[in-house]
Amino acid sequence: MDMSNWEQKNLLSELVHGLKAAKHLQAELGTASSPPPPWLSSSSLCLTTEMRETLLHQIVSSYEKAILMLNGSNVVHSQTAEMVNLAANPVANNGKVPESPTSINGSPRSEEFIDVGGSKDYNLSSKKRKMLPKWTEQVRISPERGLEGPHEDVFSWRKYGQKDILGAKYPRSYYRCTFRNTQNCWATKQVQRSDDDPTIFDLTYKGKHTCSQGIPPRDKPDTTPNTTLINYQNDLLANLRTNLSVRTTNGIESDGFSFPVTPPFYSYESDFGNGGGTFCDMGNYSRPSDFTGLISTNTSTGSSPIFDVDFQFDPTAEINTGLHTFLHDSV
DNA sequence: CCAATTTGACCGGG
DNA sequence: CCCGGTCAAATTGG
Repeated sequence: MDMSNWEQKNLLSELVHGLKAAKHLQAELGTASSPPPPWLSSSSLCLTTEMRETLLHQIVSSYEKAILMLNGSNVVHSQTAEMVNLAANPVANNGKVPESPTSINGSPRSEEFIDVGGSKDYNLSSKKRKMLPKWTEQVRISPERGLEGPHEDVFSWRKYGQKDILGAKYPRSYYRCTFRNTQNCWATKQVQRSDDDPTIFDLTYKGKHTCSQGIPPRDKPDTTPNTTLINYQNDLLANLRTNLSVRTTNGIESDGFSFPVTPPFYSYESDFGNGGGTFCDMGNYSRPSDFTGLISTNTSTGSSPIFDVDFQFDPTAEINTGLHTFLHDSV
């Protein structure tokens, strides 16, 4: 059977979807004060910040799904049906969940609870909770992996409830971010096994993670440098310098890029580079990788161009472990 | 001992 | 009052 081929197709389309959204956003960011590229209809310019956030979410979600697929689960269907903050934005939406994933809707602002360092702001009122962004995915579990649940997830969740739902065969379970108390992170997730196809699970996410998900809190204004971390970074840098080559098919248009976008760590000030290429750091998906590369020298010899890349860690970045795969889309 | 899960109670919206 | 969502005490498990 051609199951793997089918999975690959899904994976590819997911990545393409994410890339398209990324490029859309890239174009938008790049054309803030310059003429629009010809391949963009003028109607898609001048996005609102909500639209940008939606695009960002699509990007992140696509990569998450793609990685889920690589982990053995099958994402059957998903849509970013963002519920909108109706109270604060009553005109933007007539109160219905958009049925088409292509329709872009505003997304709520939920910035006020990201206060990590200081006061513990518990008690998010139920009204405010309702205004958190919400989206769903459907995931099919693969038989050989853990037979219960698609609970392969980037984040760590803590189950806090389970309920029998009215017309449903299977109970619904409720999860919240493990770091709700410690880091004031209000992301939640519901898991509902499908009635008709027990291998399909409906996942409903509510709220974005504001936690650093397992990353030890950054050393405060501590003057003693974290030598372990620095050594590790140097090792990784050396490793990258010796082992990484960037190949392009049509020559490189940009002379620099950065790829701090390792889902689910949103980096709103990320810069996708200015050329035709987009570099995506897949990382090992457990730590944010926040470093940039500068193409300095072209040591290419003929058919397969190879560029020297100088990497530099963002000093505010966390360490990253594992291997990296860099995809270059050169269209 | 500590942290995660279980499970009935509780609560608020419709 | 019903239903879905959350809380929290008890239990489990490492």
